[in-house]
Amino acid sequence: MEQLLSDERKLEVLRAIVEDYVATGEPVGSKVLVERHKLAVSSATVRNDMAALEDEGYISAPHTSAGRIPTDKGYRLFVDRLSQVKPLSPPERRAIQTFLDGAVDLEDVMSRTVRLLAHVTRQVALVQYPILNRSAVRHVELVPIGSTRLLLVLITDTGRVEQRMIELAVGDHEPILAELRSRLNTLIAGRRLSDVPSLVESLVDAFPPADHGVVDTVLATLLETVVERPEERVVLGGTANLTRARDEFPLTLQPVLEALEEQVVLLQLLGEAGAPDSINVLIGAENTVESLAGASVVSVGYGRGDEAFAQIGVLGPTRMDYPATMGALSAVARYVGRALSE
Amino acid sequence: MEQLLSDERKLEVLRAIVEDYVATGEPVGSKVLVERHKLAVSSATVRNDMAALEDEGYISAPHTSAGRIPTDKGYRLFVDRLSQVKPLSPPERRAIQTFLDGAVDLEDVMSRTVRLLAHVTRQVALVQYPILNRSAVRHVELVPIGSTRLLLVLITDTGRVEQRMIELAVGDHEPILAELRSRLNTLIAGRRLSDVPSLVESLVDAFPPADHGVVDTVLATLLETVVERPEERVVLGGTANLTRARDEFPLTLQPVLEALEEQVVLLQLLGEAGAPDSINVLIGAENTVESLAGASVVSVGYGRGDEAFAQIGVLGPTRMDYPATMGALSAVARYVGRALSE
DNA sequence: CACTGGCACTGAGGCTTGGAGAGTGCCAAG
DNA sequence: CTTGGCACTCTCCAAGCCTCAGTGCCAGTG
Repeated sequence: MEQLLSDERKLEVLRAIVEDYVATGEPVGSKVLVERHKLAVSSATVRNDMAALEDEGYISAPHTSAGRIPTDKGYRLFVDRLSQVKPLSPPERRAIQTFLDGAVDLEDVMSRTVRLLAHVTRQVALVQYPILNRSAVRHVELVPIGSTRLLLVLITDTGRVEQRMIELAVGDHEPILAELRSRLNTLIAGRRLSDVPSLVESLVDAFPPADHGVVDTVLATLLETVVERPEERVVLGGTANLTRARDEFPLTLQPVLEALEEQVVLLQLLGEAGAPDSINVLIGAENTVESLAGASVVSVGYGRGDEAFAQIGVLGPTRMDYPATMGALSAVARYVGRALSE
Repeated sequence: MEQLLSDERKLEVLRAIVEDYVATGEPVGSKVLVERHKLAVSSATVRNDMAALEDEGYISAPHTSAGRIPTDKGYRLFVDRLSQVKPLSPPERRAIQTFLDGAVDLEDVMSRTVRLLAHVTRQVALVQYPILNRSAVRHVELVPIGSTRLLLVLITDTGRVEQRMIELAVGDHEPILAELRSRLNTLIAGRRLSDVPSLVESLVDAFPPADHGVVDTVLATLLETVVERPEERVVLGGTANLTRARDEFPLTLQPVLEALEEQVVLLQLLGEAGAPDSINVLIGAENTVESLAGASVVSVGYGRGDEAFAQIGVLGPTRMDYPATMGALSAVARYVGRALSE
């Protein structure tokens, strides 16, 4: 296992290095460290500590005779043990609140959130739509389109509206549909989507055998495309913020932009939705996306009460103000959760 | 007015300069021009022509002893008079076709199109959802949510599904809703959204005065948020392609990325939807977005027959292969239009 | 009169060189 | 264990120099 740093002062030095480096972007040397953080020791002592920290892998020097910069491991220790989440100021909170209150529907909430996050964190923002499997059904609607087509519309309690086109083999099923619609709604309205499969299992038996074809097709579509393979969506914003920290991303932000265009990657970065308010931090190479090794992702769940709807997060250079980002993120998450619970 | 270039050869030189510069990215000099384009004259003669072209504003030299590069005006002349749209190869067409055929709904078509466009043009792709005002109503649905809320769902013939939440002052309106739904549908199904206002004008009179409140609210929402101020959407993709041509965008692509995050800007860039197949090119400063003065936008309408649903386009550096881009774009537009007409 | 070869001129970009400055590692002393 | 001191090592400019592509101009030619 990892040997813990025995010396209290060395931790203090590490914290100072991280804070200074995040603030200035310059490798930080022993001298300025002593001055800026009024450490009660001389620079030579700090140098010794720094040498030790380097041996243990928490910091590294870009080259001889430059200051030190934190390694991923150094940031990790900083985030885990040396920092406190920095809360937003009341005016900031109020701004968030009023901005989100203006939203008219889910899509609007999501797009406002992503702009908001990008703005307050000055980083790339990721916002995931409420996960279908965790939402409850509010209403199912079957809309006939032409004679052999049907639009299945599913509305969840989090405001998501999903639609699928269904092709039917036979036409003229108006009456069955009305019956199916009403039965389906009494059966699953208010229930979680993940419970739907077992709930509708025996529904087909309530219909005369002649109608089983239609009923089966509809149910199959419902289960397959909405419950089993639901399409989870992540919206992205603030990519312009990547350019601000160009030096961070080794020369090319092309791979970064490419990675961010893949929904799969975004979902992977946000991770499994955990409990609201439990903040998740992936530092540098800790995320599994190769081209994003120089980036960190901070994410947190949002939802109602203890129940997480999904995740929001931001992506930025490893050299990031973690305490501030974490504070902003969890504040936004709280308001989004509230906005969607109404 | 602009004096036309009298000399045929000068036009030939301009075309050669544009083609070479687009291909290599280097300012092109008189010598390589003669070699690569087997002009039947000497480099000195070409130099004279180039001097004339420079006087007339079609080309310019970055500095004294460099070759020439086309100006916006030069590109304009090239696009208008010196180039021919370069059609895609049959395999490419087939690839597009099969890729789009796999789409399951409108959203899928749009997102596939944007990826496709970004890929074949190797540029930033813009794809606009079918404009509501030009679409026809397929179905309107009113879904009660709780006792005083209502979800209005509108489905168009182009596959768009729009929803709005409606708050009602009073509860218990199930019967009115059924009546309203059915009347609304017989009235406007199959009609263009732009005709809806006049069609529903007197609908309220068909209801007893006691119900006017509810009916008015619903109709007002329908008109206001879907017909009068419809939310036009543009999806964006391939921003990673911006980095490939970093030198093109004067130092910072930050303002470019910022501009591209604004829906309003995107709509402005795509312009008014014209007839399908009439290609629109904005070169450099011709587009009205200041921070995109170094970029060109090529756009074209897609639709069914003569009727344009909306626009698709690409954005790239002014130094762009216009003939190829135009070819790819109009091919994609044709297939998208077809895919949505089914 | 349009074209051509020749030539002097110009500015960008690459290369080298030479400090200046920052920061370290190590050591001997407190 | 801490500290001041000092030699050492690198990076980062800035200046100077050279090369070279490409021009503009001019006088000559069919």
